[in-house]
Amino acid sequence: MSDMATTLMDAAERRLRTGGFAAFSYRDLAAEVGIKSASVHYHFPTKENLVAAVLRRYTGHVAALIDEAHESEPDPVKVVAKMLASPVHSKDKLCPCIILGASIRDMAPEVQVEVRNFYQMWLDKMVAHGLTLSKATTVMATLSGAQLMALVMNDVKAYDDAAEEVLRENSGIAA
Amino acid sequence: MSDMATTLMDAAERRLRTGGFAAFSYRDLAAEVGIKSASVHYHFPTKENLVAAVLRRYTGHVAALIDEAHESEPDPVKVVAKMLASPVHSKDKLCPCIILGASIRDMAPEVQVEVRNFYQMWLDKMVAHGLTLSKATTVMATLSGAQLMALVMNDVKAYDDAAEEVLRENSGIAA
DNA sequence: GTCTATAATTTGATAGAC
DNA sequence: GTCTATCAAATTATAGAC
Repeated sequence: MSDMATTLMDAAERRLRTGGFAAFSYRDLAAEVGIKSASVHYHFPTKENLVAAVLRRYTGHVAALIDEAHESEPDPVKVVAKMLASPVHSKDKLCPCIILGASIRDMAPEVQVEVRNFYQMWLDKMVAHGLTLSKATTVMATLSGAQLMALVMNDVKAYDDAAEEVLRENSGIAA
Repeated sequence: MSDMATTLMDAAERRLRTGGFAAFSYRDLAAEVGIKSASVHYHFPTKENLVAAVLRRYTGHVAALIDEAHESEPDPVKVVAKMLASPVHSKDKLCPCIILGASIRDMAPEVQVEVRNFYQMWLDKMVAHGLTLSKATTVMATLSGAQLMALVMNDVKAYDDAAEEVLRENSGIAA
């Protein structure tokens, strides 16, 4: 992976997490990193290709953070609540898989797969740490929705309230 | 409101609830209802204008359904869980305010207002029926996220699990 | 790897006839 | 109200020089 490819993915990820797939163009990215749009195609042939690569990297990154968090915190519910909090509290950094997930039926198959993989990865992690699939699904749903509400209502408290409730109801239930 | 305006809003709503704002054009709509795209502009000058009108109507419609449901069911948690279930179980009919909410920062201010109004309307209803604002927010977040997860994972069970949990934890808590 | 140049298409929107 | 015709702009993407 070249430096420029990484730089482009960084720029694309930031824009994806702000406004979604339709919120940026190759020209936007090119201008931001100081090259021309034709050159972006050299690194990523299509926009779907670029976005899929960004999501794949993102999922891997989050997976690593989860593993790292579990070194000092065994409870999967606490880990997920804390990890999903950081994008909420740092403005303009929503989870890209929530933004793209909402309009997943308008995405290319290549992108759909990556969005689903993100959620599946997280569910797998929670199940591996003792939650039932049903409980893991509910926890993910609650915190994803809380992130969405916090964004729409422009109020971080919406997330914190939901996270607090999830923690109160589900902490320490892992087998 | 003319018949054609209503027909256009129906078509736009269906497409909005499937793929979001970027998933349809004036030409798409025109073709579907049997007129030309220039004629759509007669009814709705801009696309933002059309989408805002659709959301306004949708919010009013949902508000009426909530009031109707409360005639036989006093518990606001049960009402919201049941109402949000129907779009999930009938494919291709997600709540438009969830889809647009995810990329709200890429929407025109005219549209942003309507998305926020939808959530605010629902929060107000729940508070009016005895929930604290904090609890109402958490319930909405959970069920919105569950709708999102069910869509992404293509599994209605994701919603049902979360709804069941919300009902178990929060039924009958209204003052 | 990056450039210039451009193709091919789509889009939202307007003007003006009927 | 709907049409034809068209505009202006943006977009993804490609070809080929350097």
